[in-house]
Amino acid sequence: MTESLDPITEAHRQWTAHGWDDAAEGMEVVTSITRVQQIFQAEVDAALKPHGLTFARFELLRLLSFTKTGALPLGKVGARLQVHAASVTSAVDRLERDGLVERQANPDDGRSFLATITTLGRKVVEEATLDLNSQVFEDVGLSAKDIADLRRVLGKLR
Amino acid sequence: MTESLDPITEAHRQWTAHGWDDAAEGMEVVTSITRVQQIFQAEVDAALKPHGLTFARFELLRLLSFTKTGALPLGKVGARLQVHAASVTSAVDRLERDGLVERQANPDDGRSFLATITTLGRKVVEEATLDLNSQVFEDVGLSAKDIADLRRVLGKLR
DNA sequence: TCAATATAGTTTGATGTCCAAGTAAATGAA
DNA sequence: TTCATTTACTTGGACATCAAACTATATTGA
Repeated sequence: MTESLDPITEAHRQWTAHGWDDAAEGMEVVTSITRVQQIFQAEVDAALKPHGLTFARFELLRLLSFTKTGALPLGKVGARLQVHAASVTSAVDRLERDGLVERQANPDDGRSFLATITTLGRKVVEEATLDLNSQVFEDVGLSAKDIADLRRVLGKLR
Repeated sequence: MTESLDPITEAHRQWTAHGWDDAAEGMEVVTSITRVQQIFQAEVDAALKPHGLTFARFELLRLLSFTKTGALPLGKVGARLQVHAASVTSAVDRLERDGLVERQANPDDGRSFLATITTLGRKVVEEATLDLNSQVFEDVGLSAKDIADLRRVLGKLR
């Protein structure tokens, strides 16, 4: 018995047992968030898979679909989604391959490209959003108070 | 002016504007956790980089160093760290290449290998832990109450 | 005992992330 | 105007994750 009930509780115990008391709570915070993120990631990916999307590509499509013209310079996309330019290049490559997005020259800047969502892209992202909402977002298993607390605390971290 | 103050707040606004009210909070929870995880991941990676480790490899070494014998079957490692067998294979390959871990036949099961931490591996993980503690874990920027709330809420999610 | 099934790891392929280096175009100072 | 610098994006390399197929070894049931 007592065989590591919960890996994270166990890690906390180890940290204090080694005298790293000042870091034990921070370690637990970081590890817990990492685990929860992994769980959500898996759920989200499962909901998006039938639509041929990953969360990275979904976020990009979702972002474009919310803009007035359905287009944004790749640099803006990276800034909004907080990912590196190389990741945007990669995501747009695949979305373009699947016909969900097109690259267009940016009339305002010769170095830049606009990622433009296609009609098919709009259709796919709408359908994917419905599934994502019903399968993941509509019930994350938290009370209103939990969500309020989480919003407050996570807000301090970003 | 009104130009997306915070991407997550903005996303929440978009969700309700599209009538997905029931999913807006869940979406915000998932997105917030993803962002915070990205931030921590970057800090953790930065602290570990001078030691030639990634978080995945650090966790594996840390796990082995906490065991009695410094060894665990690869399958156990995957179960503890909640990662796929292929990820364990990959991590152990690199750790072995760097001399931090060794694969040994499992005397109890001919199909299995034990990952055993080396003397160098122990040295590296101890040093890395000190840096990780001082640079990331010792100050995550949350009050005791914040941490308590976070622990409570995240506990419900995993 | 033997065939069917399950388990432990590895391999391969697709995706994604970051970093560093490279290319092309825009900007800015002299 | 001109040349150095900055910016926007792409490329290639290293790493990590998941899924599916494959090998070898255990286990089980008839």
